[in-house]
Amino acid sequence: MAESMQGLKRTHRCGELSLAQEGQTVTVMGWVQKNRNKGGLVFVDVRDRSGIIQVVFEEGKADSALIEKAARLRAEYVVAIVGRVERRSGAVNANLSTGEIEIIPEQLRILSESETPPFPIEENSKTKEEVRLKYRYLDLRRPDLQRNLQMKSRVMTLTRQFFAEEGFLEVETPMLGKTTPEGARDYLVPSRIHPGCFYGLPQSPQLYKQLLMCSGMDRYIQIARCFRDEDLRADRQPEFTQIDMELSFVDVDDVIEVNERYLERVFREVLGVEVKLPIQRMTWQEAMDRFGSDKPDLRFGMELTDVSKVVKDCGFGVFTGALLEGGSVRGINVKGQGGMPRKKIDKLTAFVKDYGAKGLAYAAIQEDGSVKSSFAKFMSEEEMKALTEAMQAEPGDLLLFAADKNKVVWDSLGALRVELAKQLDLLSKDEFRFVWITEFPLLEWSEEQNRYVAMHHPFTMPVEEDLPLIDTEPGKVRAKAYDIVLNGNEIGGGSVRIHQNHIQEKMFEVLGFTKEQAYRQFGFLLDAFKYGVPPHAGLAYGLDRLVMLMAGQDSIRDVIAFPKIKDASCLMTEAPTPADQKQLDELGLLVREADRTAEMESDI
RNA sequence: GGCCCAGUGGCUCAGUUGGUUAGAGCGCCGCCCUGUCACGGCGGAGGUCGAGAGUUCGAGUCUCUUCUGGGUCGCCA
Repeated sequence: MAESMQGLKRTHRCGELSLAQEGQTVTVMGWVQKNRNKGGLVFVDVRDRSGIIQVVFEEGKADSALIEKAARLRAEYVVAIVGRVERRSGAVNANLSTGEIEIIPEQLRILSESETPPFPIEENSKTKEEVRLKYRYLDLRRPDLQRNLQMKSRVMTLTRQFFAEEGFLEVETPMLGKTTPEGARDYLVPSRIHPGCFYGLPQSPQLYKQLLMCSGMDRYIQIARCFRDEDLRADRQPEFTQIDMELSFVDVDDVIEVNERYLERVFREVLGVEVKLPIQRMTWQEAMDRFGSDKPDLRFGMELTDVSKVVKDCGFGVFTGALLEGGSVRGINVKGQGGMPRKKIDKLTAFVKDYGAKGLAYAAIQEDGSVKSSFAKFMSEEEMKALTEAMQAEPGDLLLFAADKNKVVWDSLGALRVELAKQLDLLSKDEFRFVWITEFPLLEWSEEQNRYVAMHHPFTMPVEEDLPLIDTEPGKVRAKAYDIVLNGNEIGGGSVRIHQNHIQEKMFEVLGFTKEQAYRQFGFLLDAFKYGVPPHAGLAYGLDRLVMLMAGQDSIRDVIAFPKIKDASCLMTEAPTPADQKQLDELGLLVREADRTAEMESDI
């Protein structure tokens, strides 16, 4: 039966106790981790978010009623213990921070009993995520998730502190905003007062923060919840948190400079990791050419080599064909993997097919210098020699080639490079390699929409010297956009924004917007820009992704208290659920007849 | 929308070419145990093998459908 805590006040968290409290009477409250009953001697481990303390109920030192009560304790009971901290009379437990001490209790209260939990509350749980997420409140008791959320809290606190010291204002922006069809799919919120009208939940506070610059806020920061109704991934949730900022009267270098100091401080104070400044910078073009990715993982090499020139006249039709169609032939050298079995290479071939590649050509350099290759028969010995030399191949190496349009070659080899690094165990979670990727293309051709779309967003400033190209070769115009990449993950991105009307109008023109369309969607911003707009630029981090990497986790769900699963539903609350007819009626919404029938059946 | 992986007591798993009554560890319940800390000892309960259909004398095992969860491509300005 549950007892009251009246008259008791917690003096310490379990893990805060040490020999410093020896002899003191303390009160701790927490969950029973483990009850080890030796018969007349009962050890109870009590856990809270700080750690575990051992309480010893011993005949002679505690009365028999107290020992009997202790013997009744089961896992996850909530207890209050009043007792004296003593140096352990038994062996020290080196695995516990409180391993040198124990509590000799005077009082035990059972504040709450517990059913046997559906899975053990322990670190490194092997329990399926499906079960853990259904009982997320129990899952969150586990030390690893406790540490992750504590780390996230620490990062958020430091973020606010740092940017406040740098003169940033924290300003909130609306969750109920205007829906913007450009970009990610919005979550819509129906309006009761305006039937048939909808708010859009923010994908990011982008337009508001630019307006705040127009308002003279000068430097803005917000830890902002954002929503995107797109499919989920291990590192993508439909609602997530951005560290969002915008600065006036700045250019690229100013944004980068303050953010480098920010990252340095967070990594030093949270992880004790020194980030070497300045952080390396790389243009988008260089990143693609060397790593086949705009978020290269620099913890290992295996860079791409463009061998188009070497193979342009060779006899292998796959190579020359790709070149004739304006593509390229590139390869990676997998050092020391020349002995990779054919089956494994076939798996890699299947792997790159997901990225649009039609195949993977390989050449394994044998120890005697001869070459075992899928395409040797199409090439002369001289051609093969030139190719292996271009790849700087040595005996024992495995060369893998892709030939296709540039995008396909980059995507497949870029992904293959990372996949091989995983397989060969080249990636350490304790190493943190940052890189700024700069000078992204301004525009990207969309096959689907048959027009250019903004790679970043339509307010991104082009590089001035590229402006003359915007009519003739829009694909070649670079943007003043930058991403901050950590170990192959985009943890943040931003740009300098357009603040001159004529450039903004040009941009809309290239994107195929009429003036009317542009005004309908973004009129409030364009209007604001008529009244004196400072040059401004900004950046936003994905907080969850950043903390995920800092905590060495593979899934963003491990740093979010109540995450959604793959289909964007919540296993614990079962959201989303159908709304009552009454709510729908008030909103003037119709529900599909099939759904209504299904709902009625489930009510019965 | 496509592709891949997994689903067997509360948890994690094993289960051979289809063949008697589906096993183990942990947990749980009971008894014992005074220095344990992955406590120990003895005993016990607990499973329509995710669901449905099919093939077969016989299905946890083979086939099809479907559900659930994970990864990924598309998508994510």
